[in-house]
Amino acid sequence: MNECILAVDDDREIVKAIAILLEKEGYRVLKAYDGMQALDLLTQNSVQLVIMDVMMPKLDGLSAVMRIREKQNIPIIVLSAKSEDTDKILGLSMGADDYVAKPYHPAELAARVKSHLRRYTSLGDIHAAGQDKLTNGRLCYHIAEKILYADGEAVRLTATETKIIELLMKNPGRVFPAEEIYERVWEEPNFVSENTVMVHIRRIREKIELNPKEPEYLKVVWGIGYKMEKKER
Amino acid sequence: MNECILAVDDDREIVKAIAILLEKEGYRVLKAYDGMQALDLLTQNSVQLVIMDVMMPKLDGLSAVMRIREKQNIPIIVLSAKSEDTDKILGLSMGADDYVAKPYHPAELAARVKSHLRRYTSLGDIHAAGQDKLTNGRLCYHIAEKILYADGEAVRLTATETKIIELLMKNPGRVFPAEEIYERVWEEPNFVSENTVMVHIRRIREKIELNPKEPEYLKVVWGIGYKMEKKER
DNA sequence: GGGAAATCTTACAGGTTTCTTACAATTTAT
DNA sequence: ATAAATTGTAAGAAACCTGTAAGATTTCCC
Repeated sequence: MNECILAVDDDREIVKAIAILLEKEGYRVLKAYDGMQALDLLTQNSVQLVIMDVMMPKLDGLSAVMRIREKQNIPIIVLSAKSEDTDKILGLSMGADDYVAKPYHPAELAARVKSHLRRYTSLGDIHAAGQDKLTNGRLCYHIAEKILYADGEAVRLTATETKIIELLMKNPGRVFPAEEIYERVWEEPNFVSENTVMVHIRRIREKIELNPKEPEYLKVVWGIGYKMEKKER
Repeated sequence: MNECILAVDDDREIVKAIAILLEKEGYRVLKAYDGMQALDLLTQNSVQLVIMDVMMPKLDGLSAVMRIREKQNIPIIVLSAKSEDTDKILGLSMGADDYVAKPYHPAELAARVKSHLRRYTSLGDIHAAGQDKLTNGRLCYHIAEKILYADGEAVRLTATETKIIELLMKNPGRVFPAEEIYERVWEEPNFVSENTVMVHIRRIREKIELNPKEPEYLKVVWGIGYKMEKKER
C-alpha cells in the first residue's frame, strides 16, 4: 500500500543515504545506478516518484527524464551539485518537477518528496471525481470547499466527520464495513475492534438527518457496514 | 485552425522541449531565441499565446512583455528559475498573465496553456473586460495593483500578507491546509512544523475583519485549514 | 418470544488544534 | 547609521475534537 520511490545516482553512497532517509519516512525505495537501470526498474514496478542525479553515466539525467516522461507522468526530482551553473542545470532538468542542490538537507528532500506525492496523488483523486460537487437528495458535498450542505445550508462537520462524508458521498449506495471506513479515513489499520467509527456515524447523523433515530441517508446495513443511501433526483 | 504558440528562450534545448510538448497537444509552435526575434515573429504571424523566459539576451523578458502588450492583448506566460529572487520576478513579470517556475512539470505547463487559451478565445479579450478585480463582500482585491480594498479603503498589507490574500481571494470558499498555504506562498516545502502561517492569518484578520476574534471572511475550518468565506452579492 | 449479536447512545477526560501575545531577528526605509 | 516596519519563533491559553467505556436498544434467527 505504501508509496514506492526510485532513487537514481551513480554514487552508491548517495543512493543508500536517500534510501535510508525515505524508508524511515515509510516509503518503499528502489535503487538504480544509471539511467538504463532506472528505466528497467520503472517498467517492472509501480513507482510513484523518481529522484535522479543529472550527471550520470550510460544515460544522462536529461535523456532519462525525457524517456520517463514518454511513458509515465510521475513526479521527478532532480539532484545536482551546487557548483554547476544554475541555468545549465535547469536546462538539463527540463521536464523535471523539482530541483534540489547537493549537498541537501535531508529533511528538505523528505519534505519535497512528501509535497510532490501529495499533489500528484490528490490531483489523481480530483480527476477521478471529475466534478467539484457531489449531490445526493438533500445533501450536496463541495469537494474543494470540504463542506457538506443539507437543504442548501452548510453543515458544521469536524475534520474526521468531513473525511467520512467525503468517502461516502463519493461512493453513494456502496456499503463500507466500519473497518474499511476506519482504514480509509485514518489511513492506518485498526487492529483493535472499536466502536470509534460508530460514534462518528452517530454524530454525523445528528447533524444531517431530520430524524437521527431513523436515518434516511446514513444507513446501516446489518452485519456489514454503513452506506450513503442513493436518492433519486 | 489549430492555435499558434510562440516559445521564447535563449536556451534552444528548452524551446525544443516546449515545442515537442505542445505539438503533442496539437498546437502549432513558433520558436524564438531572444526578445527581438520574438517581436518580429509576432508581427508576421497570428499568434494566440506566448511563453517566455524572463532572463534573455538582446531584449529581456520584461521589456519584451511590455512591447507585446503595446500591440496585442494575447496571454503571456513567463518562465523563470525558482532560485531567483521572487519579488524581482514578480516585478519582471508585471503585465504577464501567469508565471511558471523552472523546473516545471510538463503537464502543468500544458494545462496552463490550455486554460489561458480557453479563457482568451472563449471570452474574447478578457484583459480589456477587466477580470483584474476580485470582489467578495466588503473585500476587493486588485490583482495588477496587488492591493486589497475593504469597504473601498485600501488595506495596508505587507508583502507576505498580500500573497496569502491573493491566493485566498482567487479561490473563495476553498479550504487550504496551513501547509499548502505555506508551500504556495513561500514556494518551498515547510519541513519544520511551524505556526508561521497561523500568525500571518491573525495579522491579516486584525486588518480586514470588523471583529478579528470572530472573523467573517478569513475563517478557520477546524482540523483542515483556512478559507476565504464566499459572500453573496 | 428468547437469546445472542450488532448497533446505538451518552458522557467525559485527555489530547489536539488554533489563538494570542510577546520578543528577537531580519529587512526596509529615512 | 539609525529608526521603523516586517517576519518568524516560542510558549501559554483557549477552544474544540476524539476515542473509550459502559449501559441501553435494536435486529436477527431459532
